[in-house]
Amino acid sequence: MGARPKAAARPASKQRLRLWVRLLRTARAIESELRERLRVEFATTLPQFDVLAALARKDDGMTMTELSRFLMVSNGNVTGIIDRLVADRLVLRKAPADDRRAIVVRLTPKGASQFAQIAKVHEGWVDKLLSDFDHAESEAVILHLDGLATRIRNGGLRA
Amino acid sequence: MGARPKAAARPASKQRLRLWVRLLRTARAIESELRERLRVEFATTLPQFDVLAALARKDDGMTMTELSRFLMVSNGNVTGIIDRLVADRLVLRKAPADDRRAIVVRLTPKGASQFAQIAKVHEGWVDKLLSDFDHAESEAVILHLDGLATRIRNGGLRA
DNA sequence: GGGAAATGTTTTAGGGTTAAATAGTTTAAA
DNA sequence: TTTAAACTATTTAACCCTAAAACATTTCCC
Repeated sequence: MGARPKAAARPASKQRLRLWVRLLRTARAIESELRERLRVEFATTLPQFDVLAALARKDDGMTMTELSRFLMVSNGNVTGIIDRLVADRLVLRKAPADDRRAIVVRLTPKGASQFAQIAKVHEGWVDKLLSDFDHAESEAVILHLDGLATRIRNGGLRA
Repeated sequence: MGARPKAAARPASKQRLRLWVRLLRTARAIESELRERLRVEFATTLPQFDVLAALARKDDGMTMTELSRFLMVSNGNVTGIIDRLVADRLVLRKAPADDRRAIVVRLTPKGASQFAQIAKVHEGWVDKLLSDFDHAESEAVILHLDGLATRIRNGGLRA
């Protein structure tokens, strides 16, 4: 009989759809802003920057498969990104001694210094873009999101 | 002298970078899960589904520019997506009488029924994927994120 | 009329996926 | 031990999505 329910006016499922739309739109807005700045100020791309960032933490380099897993993109995709970075002399491919199937990718000195330079500016951009969030608010959202990505990645298709 | 600061151990800027990484990884995990399911179960793509969703709310159709603005993708991009949808007979292009520059795109009956079918299942997927969030938690994150995308989109490059 | 703005397509370049092809490594059976 | 099968690593090919820039056409408005 009640014309429309008052509390929980929105069913949880609709509310989650709203949440997903917000999440996606926010992430896309930030991402596209960062892409634009990387392009204009450093003539580079977000995926290429992500690869440099991954490699910067591993002095011994990473194999293609390690990179692909860490960045959560397909192996075929990494090949193309590395091709372009190699052409720009920012990374190099090296065959490891112990496994002739694999290829190890490492930063060149040029790649390392270029990454350091961009990373500093990049952190500043993110800081400004998310300046709405103080420490506590960041923590709150992080807690809410934490684990969700992982849970989805290894369970997505089940249940 | 203090070996490491205790409260606010993480500066706000590092915390925001963490927040951004969480946001991006979560959105990507969900998105890739949805893409995969759309591909496997309906042989379609997320951008094409987004176009159908946009058109489903406008019986009179939308112009290419309206679509491009609403979906926040480039105009050149919309051309290709519509080309494929037209090839599948899900939408059709129609020249409006009053403006010979413009093209109006509308759902075909086939497109409308296919959208309705996918939309229902899609909502269920999102509901499951975000089942960690009850109504209150959804609301909390939505409030935190709300307006951020908009604020970034019209102000990103300033200040 | 004529310049400026708007609409849509094409082009160019990069990013992303899956599936198939190659090549090397490991396992285990014969 | 030899040999086949199974598994792992990478690349390639086909397809789609994405943005930016150049272009043609049309409309707007002075």
